[in-house]
Amino acid sequence: MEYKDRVEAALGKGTVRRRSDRPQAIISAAIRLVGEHGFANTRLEDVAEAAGVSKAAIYLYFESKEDLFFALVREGALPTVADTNAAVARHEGSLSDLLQEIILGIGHLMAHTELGTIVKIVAAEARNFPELVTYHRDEVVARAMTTISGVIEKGIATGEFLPCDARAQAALCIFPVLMNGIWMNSIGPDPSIVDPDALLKAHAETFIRGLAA
Amino acid sequence: MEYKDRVEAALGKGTVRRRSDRPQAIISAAIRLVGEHGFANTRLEDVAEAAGVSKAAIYLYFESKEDLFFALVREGALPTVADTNAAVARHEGSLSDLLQEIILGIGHLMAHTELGTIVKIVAAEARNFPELVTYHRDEVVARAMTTISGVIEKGIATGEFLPCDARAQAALCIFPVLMNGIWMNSIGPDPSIVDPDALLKAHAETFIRGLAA
DNA sequence: CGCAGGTGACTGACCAGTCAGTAACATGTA
DNA sequence: TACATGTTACTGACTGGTCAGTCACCTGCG
Repeated sequence: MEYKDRVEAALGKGTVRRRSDRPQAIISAAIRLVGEHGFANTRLEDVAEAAGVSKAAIYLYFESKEDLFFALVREGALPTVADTNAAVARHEGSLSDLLQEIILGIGHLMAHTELGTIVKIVAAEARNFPELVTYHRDEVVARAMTTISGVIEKGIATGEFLPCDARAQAALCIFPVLMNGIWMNSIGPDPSIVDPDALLKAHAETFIRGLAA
Repeated sequence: MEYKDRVEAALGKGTVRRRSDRPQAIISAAIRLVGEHGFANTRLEDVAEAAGVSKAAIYLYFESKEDLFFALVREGALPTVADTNAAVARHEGSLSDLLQEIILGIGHLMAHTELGTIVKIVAAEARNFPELVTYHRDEVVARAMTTISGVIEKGIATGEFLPCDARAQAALCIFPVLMNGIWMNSIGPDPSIVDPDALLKAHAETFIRGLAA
């Protein structure tokens, strides 16, 4: 298939020049393919085809395969952290409700959007890219942990929750959510084993009951 | 370094020919390296060197790189499932104690032995090897889920636990344990974020309290 | 000697990254 | 309006390095 035909197939009839949306199209294709096959096993030629460009075009926007990889990991998780912080800041009502909202909200993103793919990618490739670990530990994990353990500590202070190690509980709050996302992106949906949404609901209930005073 | 020297470095002074323990040495080396770098990024030459043999020797015991891969995944998880079933069968005492024993026992293996590496490998490579998913779903996950949900159902029957969806709770029981193992094998130990053993202890407590009648 | 249990050197396929070339559009010039 | 000249966005063909898998030969033990 010729270039123009490919572009039309990917974007519909029209102009051929569309610089601005290219990087995002490439990143989206890369998230999907790297999520499926891993970094080493993903061919830049396939990313290019999925994004409707040639392999060489990727090098117009990214310095190298690794550069593209860092870009997709960076862009993939930050919005969620920011959104969660915002939701916590504007929340009114009981802290149990807030925790439930966090679990179900992030849980849904993990199970059904690119976010779960990102988490799986980070886990799978961490050892190959140490900078990735540093970045994620500081920019994503530490922030998320601070936000959630803050909610739990506040609940302990108000007497809504039993006294406990808030940091450990924050980890226990998100670990099943993360695992659910990894599961969906690896083993795939299989309700006969675990139904992801039912599991999230059960987790929210059990976890909050375990915490409640 | 010559062959004999390499072998001595890997195994200490002594005999050079030891057919019987070769496959296990190769598998152990492969688990470590594949766990660190992923399947595609692990060179058979490096596996060979770590096992103290030449690359060609691997082909005396395994048909292909993929064959070795399946062998390591198969050998890696089955003993744990069998051990857990045995522990459940011979257990006397409260079901809460049994659940705690399961969480801490499997949790320790996940965080500190090859088992965690295997789980990480399966999650990372699942999409590349569909047979792997089928195998693990049927031979490992389904059995483990049956065992644990059996314990929970028994607890509901005796009145020790509240009525609930036993299968979902079984998943919630092991998900944090699995995630802890993946974490240790990806991000690595970092007590400032999560101390793996403290987390397991907290999980056992909270989870059982959430379940208790 | 015979042969099980190796080895080291080799090969073919694969793929990241490069580069000379081109189609589509913009701008100036008369 | 008509056409030259420049620019942007992109391509197809190529190259060099890497690695799974093969093969002809080696070596110590019974």
